[in-house]
Amino acid sequence: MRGLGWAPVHTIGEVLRGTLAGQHVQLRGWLHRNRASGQIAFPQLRDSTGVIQCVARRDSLSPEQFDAIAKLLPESSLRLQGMVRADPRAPGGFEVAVDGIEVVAAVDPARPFPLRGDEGDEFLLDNRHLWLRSTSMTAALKVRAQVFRAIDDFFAQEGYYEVQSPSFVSGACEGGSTLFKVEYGDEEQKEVYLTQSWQLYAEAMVQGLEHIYTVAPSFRAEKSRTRRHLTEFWHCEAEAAWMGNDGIMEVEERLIFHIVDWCLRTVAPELTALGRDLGTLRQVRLPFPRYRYEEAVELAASKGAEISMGEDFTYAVEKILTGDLTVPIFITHFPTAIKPFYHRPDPADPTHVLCNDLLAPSGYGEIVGAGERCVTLEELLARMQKQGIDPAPYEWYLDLRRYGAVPHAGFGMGIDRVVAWICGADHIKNVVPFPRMMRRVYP
RNA sequence: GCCGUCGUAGCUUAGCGGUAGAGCGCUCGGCUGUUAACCGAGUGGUCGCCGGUUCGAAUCCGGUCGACGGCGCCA
Repeated sequence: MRGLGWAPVHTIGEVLRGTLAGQHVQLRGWLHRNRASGQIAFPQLRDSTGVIQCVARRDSLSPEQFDAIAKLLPESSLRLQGMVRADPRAPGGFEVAVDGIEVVAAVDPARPFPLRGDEGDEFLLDNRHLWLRSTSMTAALKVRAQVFRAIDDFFAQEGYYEVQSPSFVSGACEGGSTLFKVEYGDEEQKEVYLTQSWQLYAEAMVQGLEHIYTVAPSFRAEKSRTRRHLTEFWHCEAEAAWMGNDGIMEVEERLIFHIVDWCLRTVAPELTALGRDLGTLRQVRLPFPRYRYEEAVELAASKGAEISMGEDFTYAVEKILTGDLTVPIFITHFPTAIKPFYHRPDPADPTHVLCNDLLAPSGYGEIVGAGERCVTLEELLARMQKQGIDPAPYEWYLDLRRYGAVPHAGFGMGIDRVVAWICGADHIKNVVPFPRMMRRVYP
């Protein structure tokens, strides 16, 4: 550049912070928008930290360089350098007066970048690989990254071991119709399934490590077409020995609080950019309200929901129950009949199980499902028999009860749903880079 | 699986029985401070597919495929 070499590389975020005013910097990124007239051009440059307006004048560049920048199409990559200066006319308050550019890869005018942001859902999903560079997607993915980091930070602090469980599983553990079958190529084991939960494996590992967690994908073949379902979702699951339903609820709410607090401290600008009201999010405080199943049914009914005792909560009821809330709520002690076999019946009232669901506010749905597990072999077999489940494939699971099983509890949290709630997203797919849904596996 | 809505240029869409229109994009030209820049010209569509009704179908009817949204179920 004018024989002086390139200036030191900086990020756009650093420039927008204002401390570089008056300095000569090099920026690298993608052309976000471009406006040009015969003598002056305003290329907006984007990198992972932000977007900044640059000013290119014909008299500050060689004719070749000016023409190159003036004709460059959006999403071309380039590096440029120039003087940083404050200017009230620039969006963001700072701009770069360009004195040198190098086009890295120019977009072909025969195939201009197809996205601007006002396209329809289908088109944006078909072009997901390109839409991911939009400011809204990158903001959501930055929040998502911090949620994952907060989870690891929380469990490290709590002394939990991270453990990995298999994704290929042999048995249908709950609701066989929602399992994905996979060809497995062995004569004796031709078919296996993709995991829906690590839980049964966790119950084995917890007898050795006592406090464990995992962050892994789970798969559900439900034909769900809703704003909160994916066929492949990220599951944060934890299991703890010597812990009951009350104890695990405290872990759940502290985890959720930690995640929210962490996000408020690390990605507040991104949340604001996504339109999230931070004041509402700041209202998340411990402890979360707890309702026994019957109380929750009555509360929902008093708000006008149609539900009768003994029924499970439908989404329509959940929406009424949580629509006017700003914090998550627990529902505990569900009727035994409507919960899976591994939940432990309450010794004080065996018609209910020691379990809890955590519902996110504003209709984001159930974000955590949890409970205390059956401890004795007799209890477990009785529950399986009552639900018509063949114990044969669960022999190893039953074994766990034969060798010193201790009281234990665990939970599964839908990370994508948590991110969707924190971001205030309209749809869970808006916070997942390549969402997998029943009718969408491309790109 | 069920219910709903929708498939017209690269995108967003108008037209809803009589030879297919616009905005954006892209190309060319103009413009020395633009903010979804502007001005002028150009480019671009066998109206998802199959069949039926009709003198005539993007338009009406039947089917089919696809997409999106919602429900049941779940995290």
